[in-house]
Amino acid sequence: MATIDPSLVAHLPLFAGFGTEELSDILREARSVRFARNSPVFEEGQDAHSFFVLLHGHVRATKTTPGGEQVVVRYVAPGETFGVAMAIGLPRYPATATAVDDSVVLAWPSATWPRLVAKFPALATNTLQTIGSRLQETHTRVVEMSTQQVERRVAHALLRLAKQSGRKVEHGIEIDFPISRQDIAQMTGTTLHTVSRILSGWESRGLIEGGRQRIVLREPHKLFVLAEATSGEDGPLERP
Amino acid sequence: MATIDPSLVAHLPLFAGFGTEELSDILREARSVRFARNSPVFEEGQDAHSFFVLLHGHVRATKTTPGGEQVVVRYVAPGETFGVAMAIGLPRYPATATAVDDSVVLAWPSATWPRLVAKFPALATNTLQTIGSRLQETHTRVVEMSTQQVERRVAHALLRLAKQSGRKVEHGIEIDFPISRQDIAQMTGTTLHTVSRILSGWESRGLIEGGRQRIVLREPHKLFVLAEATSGEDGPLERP
DNA sequence: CGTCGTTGTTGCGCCAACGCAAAGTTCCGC
DNA sequence: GCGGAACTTTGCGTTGGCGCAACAACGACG
Repeated sequence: MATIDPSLVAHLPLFAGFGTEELSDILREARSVRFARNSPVFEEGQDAHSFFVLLHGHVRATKTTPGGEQVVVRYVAPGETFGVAMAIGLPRYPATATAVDDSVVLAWPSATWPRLVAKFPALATNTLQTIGSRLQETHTRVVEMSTQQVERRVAHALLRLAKQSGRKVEHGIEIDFPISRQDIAQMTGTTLHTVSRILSGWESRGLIEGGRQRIVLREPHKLFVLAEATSGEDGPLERP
Repeated sequence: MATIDPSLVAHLPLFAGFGTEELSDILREARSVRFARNSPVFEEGQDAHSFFVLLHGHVRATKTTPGGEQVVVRYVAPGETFGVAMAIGLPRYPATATAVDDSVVLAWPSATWPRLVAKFPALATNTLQTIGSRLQETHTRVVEMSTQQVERRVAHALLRLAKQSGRKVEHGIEIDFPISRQDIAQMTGTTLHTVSRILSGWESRGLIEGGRQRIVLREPHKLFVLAEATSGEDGPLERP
């Protein structure tokens, strides 16, 4: 088991304020593991054996309802932590994590967490900040789902994905991992049919460019306007 | 300014694992403040001068959209912390907190947080657990809003309120603070009209008993069945 | 290079829930 | 105890988006 180079992770929020010495200490407990595209990292309900930092690739977290419907909780980008159930006192993972692309993660056995926190209290405060911002984001999502209609929610979702995991390409910004209409539906609380209709509409207006599991934002600014449009206001343009 | 008796708060999750000695130390920094019904404790966007523990009463946290619509983020019950923006690294309150009933809170200046955490690291881990469960609850809410229709969401909301803040009365369980149809609409992402229709229906079926800002659950079990009912019995969409 | 599974598109009918409107009820201050 | 404000109920017309269904396009794999 090769030791991980501290410089790889020194800049991550989780390790803010740590020196190389301490980092090595922490990294000594971790293993790096590779997951192939579409393979599960862990499953909802499993006991939370490890917690993770994503080094490379992308991971999707989903929850499944008793009825079997899936909802995408979030997409994990490189540098982010996930699977921290143990840290927040859950014995089991509350969601399923799947690599949506070939991915590399650092994994710590959950059992090491208490010891690490005892030795490095900053880990707790750093994690607190991370979980805190996730709570904010989730609240924002609740507010959106409560007050906005589907088209605006989808616009927001795309813009967020682009911001988090966008890659500049010739004609705009491409979301740099495979993502289906179904995925977007599960992020925004709608159906793949409705998403497909909306994206088709945007494509014909030149706002985006689609493809199989692929989306390029050609006019992010126009999308943004669409996302922020206050419906109560009298808009200068009516839909043709 | 009277000192607060440690025994009042020793059992709270925030102070789990603390001794009387340490508690006194922490409580020395707090003031207790009373808020009259319908008065604001703090407003969204204000800077986060304090963090709070609710001792008595009930507090509602809401977010307001640019368009002016309000969404209820949560109801705070006695013993819970709120306004912990500072702890999660936010300079400003992300939501408005309003006393929905005459309430008494303990308030610590936010500036004391870093010092308290440095001295008592358990505060950070306790808060991490609290914020973690709130994140879980919010995710559950997202899943519900994504997959269930309004009636079931309202049923879930009432059951949750009853569990958190229900008071046993002669004919069932009464939600023990004033709550309007509008509030419930803002919790479930619907309109007060729809909530009113649903509650009227339930009332005529004997499931609940309503009144101005007042709800009694007469048949919690039937409500529960309603909330959990799997309507679309067939195989849902699965990811292969 | 043909076949098959997966993903995306689109037309159509329908209904849950919204929005508006108006009236009824309860509470509070003066 | 009168008047008005806040809350609730209910009817009615409209509609956004769902569900079904059929098809088309793409990619993988033998």
